[in-house]
Amino acid sequence: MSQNVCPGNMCAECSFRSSIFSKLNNAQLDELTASKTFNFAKKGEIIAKQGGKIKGFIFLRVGLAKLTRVNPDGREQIIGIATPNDFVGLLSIFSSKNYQYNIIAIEDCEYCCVDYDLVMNLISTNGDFAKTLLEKISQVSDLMMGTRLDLELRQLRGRVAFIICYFANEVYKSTTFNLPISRREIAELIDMRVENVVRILSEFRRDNIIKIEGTTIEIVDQEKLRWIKIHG
Amino acid sequence: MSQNVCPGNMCAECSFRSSIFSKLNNAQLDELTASKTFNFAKKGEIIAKQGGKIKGFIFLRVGLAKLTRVNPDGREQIIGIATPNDFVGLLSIFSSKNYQYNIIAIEDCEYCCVDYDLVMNLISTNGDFAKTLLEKISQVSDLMMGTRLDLELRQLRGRVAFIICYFANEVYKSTTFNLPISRREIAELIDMRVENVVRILSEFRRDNIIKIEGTTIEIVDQEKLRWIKIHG
DNA sequence: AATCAAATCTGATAAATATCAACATATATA
DNA sequence: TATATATGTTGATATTTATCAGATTTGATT
Repeated sequence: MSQNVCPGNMCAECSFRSSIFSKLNNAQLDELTASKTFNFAKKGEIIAKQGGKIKGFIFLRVGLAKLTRVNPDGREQIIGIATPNDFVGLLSIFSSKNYQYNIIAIEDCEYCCVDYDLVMNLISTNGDFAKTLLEKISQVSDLMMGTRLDLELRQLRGRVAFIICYFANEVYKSTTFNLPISRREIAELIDMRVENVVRILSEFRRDNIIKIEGTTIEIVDQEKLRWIKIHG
Repeated sequence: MSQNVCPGNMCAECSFRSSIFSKLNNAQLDELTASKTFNFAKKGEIIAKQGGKIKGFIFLRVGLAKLTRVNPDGREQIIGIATPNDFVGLLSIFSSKNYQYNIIAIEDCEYCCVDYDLVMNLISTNGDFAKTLLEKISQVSDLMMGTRLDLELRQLRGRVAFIICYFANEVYKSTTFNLPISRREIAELIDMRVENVVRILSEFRRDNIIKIEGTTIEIVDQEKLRWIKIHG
């Protein structure tokens, strides 16, 4: 599903304007408006495919997407979750002609795709834009690396607590939220087995740390959850 | 230990010229030559400190350095090894005023330090330079992330095999080499306990996969080691 | 409504890893 | 040289995690 018009249609008024495109002049913004496409992806739909040719820069406007890869053994691994206003696929876009990861919608998504050559041209001709882009890339990859490093030395309970806090604090900014991914996907995201994800979630519920109602999760004991996240 | 002269003294003739600084013109190269400092760090010496103010861009010319961080629990973690011609500290330099990691020499090192403002200025004024830098950053962080992801889903034997292969193939390009880091550091690098590192190395020796003589390691059975690296 | 497939869940057990203790060996320091 | 201190090593044991098996629930499709 894809179409060429975005609400407002002007990149100058887009929320990305203030972050990544703040250093473009009016002419450059017009170029951007003319070249970009505005797209939809339903939950489960693939936005970009690992190994596929990079066509452009993908900016997520609405919804959530997961970044995944199939590792050499054929096991699927989720690298991270992209949230609105994220510049998705940042990590590999300058080092390869092909996507290193899959980008898959886990909620209905709206995203923009900006032509690759146009951005490259902007980098060459607008140094301040290049600088902003460098900062943003650095931020995103730094954050991702930090998250992976944090996760690596936690054990299972700590990892599950971490991911619950992540969705509550970073994504939904609420102690009650709809878990957008399955138990299997949680397992793939924090490197554990489905059975153990289930087990530990049940454990948290039994200990009155969280409530689970269908896909809804409510954090009841924030203190205890944070403690487990750090020490568990 | 630090001094201002580098062998040849001209950045135009430096090995980094061909990678990162290939797009600078002569005037810009002269600026670079004038502003950079050339430094030594003995084994064990700290080149940059986590939390410390970023003064410049660090380029490793000779030797090996480890990138480490102290995680919130106070446990030391090694993120990666920097090899000659690496642009060290890439990940955080554009997203923070402070180093996110320690950079510590694990062999005697020679490195250049290029003034932060100078590089920032070059980015603004030379789009092609900015593009090259983006590519390099993307490459390095992509590689690092890939390595961490690979490591995460291996178990201990596979991780130890991985790190031996890494030093043999990527760093020393020889099946015999002096292990530059201690057992403890290996443990910190691949997220395991010292005892298990020792145990598995002994196991590999007992199974005639490697020979260990002091700090020297020789890979005897490359086939078997690679198998363990992938399937172990 | 009936049926199938996938996801969720629980318990029992096996395998992997961490911890603890003890000692040997090297390396630095007084 | 003697002494302390970190590193390396091995075995026994406890803890954590994965695996296997089976049951229940959920959701989609006919």
